[in-house]
Amino acid sequence: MCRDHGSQCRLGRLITPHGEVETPAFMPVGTRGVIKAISPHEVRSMGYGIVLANAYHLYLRPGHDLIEQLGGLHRFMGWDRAILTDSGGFQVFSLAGLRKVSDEGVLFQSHLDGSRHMFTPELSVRVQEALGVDIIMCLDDVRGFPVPKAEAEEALDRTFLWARRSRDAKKKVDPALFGIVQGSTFSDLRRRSAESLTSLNLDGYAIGGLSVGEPHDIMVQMVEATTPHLPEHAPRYLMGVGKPQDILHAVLRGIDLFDCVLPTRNARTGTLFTSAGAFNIRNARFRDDPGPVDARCACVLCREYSRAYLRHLFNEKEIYGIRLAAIHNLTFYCTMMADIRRSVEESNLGSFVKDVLGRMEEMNVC
RNA sequence: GGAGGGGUUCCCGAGCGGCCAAAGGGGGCAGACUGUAAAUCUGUUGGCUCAGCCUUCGGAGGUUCGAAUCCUCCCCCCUCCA
Repeated sequence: MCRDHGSQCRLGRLITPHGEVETPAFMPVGTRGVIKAISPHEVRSMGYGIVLANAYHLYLRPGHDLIEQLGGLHRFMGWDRAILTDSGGFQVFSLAGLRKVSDEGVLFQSHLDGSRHMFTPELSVRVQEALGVDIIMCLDDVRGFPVPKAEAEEALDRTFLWARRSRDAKKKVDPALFGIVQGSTFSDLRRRSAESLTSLNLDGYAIGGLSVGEPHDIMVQMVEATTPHLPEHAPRYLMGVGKPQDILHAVLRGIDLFDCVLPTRNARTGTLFTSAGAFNIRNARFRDDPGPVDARCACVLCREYSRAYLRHLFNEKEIYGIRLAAIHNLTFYCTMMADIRRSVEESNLGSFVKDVLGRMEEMNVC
């Protein structure tokens, strides 16, 4: 554990059956067993040691039994490093129109064919064990923003009960099991959730139910309200976060793990993350720009192609543009995490963050 | 040479006397995206001193209170016949 003065940031090492991961770390999102448009080899080359996949989506298609039969998710998707799967809890939020939540579990109506599926904490654990992943997430009850306190409380209590059931349902020894703190935007609920969850003595703790529409400052406040109540020696994972700025602020407050669709999804819609802030490569001002997307970046896009060329690929809807943008954004995130770790080690994360945020705002392209 | 059909805002294409600065696509321009129902979605797209005015539906005239829409002549394009 390495602490920087004036912050709670820390360094760590996540040890999994499929390798070790230095933290703070970012996990690319591969919901359906693929980081969209990118090969596992490319993801590995960038420096990533862990990715995220989704239990609910893989359960629906192609089915966890099939994947198990074919040797597990690692072999199936050709990725030999660590995998963390989300439980399906996020789909309680993202597919809110297609589910009913009860204490028993979540009754989903499939967005693919309309069929009904009762997703219980036990089923979610079973699916994730069948997939053979390294880190299993407990099923949780995720609400949007804003939400009445009573509803937030109900979701929190249910999430706790589900975490206990998940722990009891877990059969395999190897994979780690992470619980999820809920409580929406209420500090007292966050604390209560963290304290009760901790009593279950799980392998790691996640903060969920954030970045669902609340203001950035509130998200940061909720992280602050939670981390002091989590055990020092267990990994802390801020789910679904976030923008580079969000991650920097969260690291300062003691978060070890992140995942987010932004680098890959925004790559597909033309937004590039750079050391000078984010911008959309489709903008006309890049029409004749001969420079690299980010002069500080060492990825193939920044080494070999101009902004004008990438813009051309996007305008023509050429698939290679999406691939290059995704490779770049993921490289940017991975590099940023490595820079963060080095700064913590050198005990100057505070000034590093200030520096990075200043550079991004100064260029005024965020 | 004869008979038909057609020329609409950047492009294609609806409109066929007032509710038309003109549907719908495309393209352009911009925005959103946070544990992925997303290579998606949204807005905007003649000008201005912008609740109003000006210019615009091949060109020039005309009819009408009023024309992209009706009439006359001209120019251009397409199909068929010779």
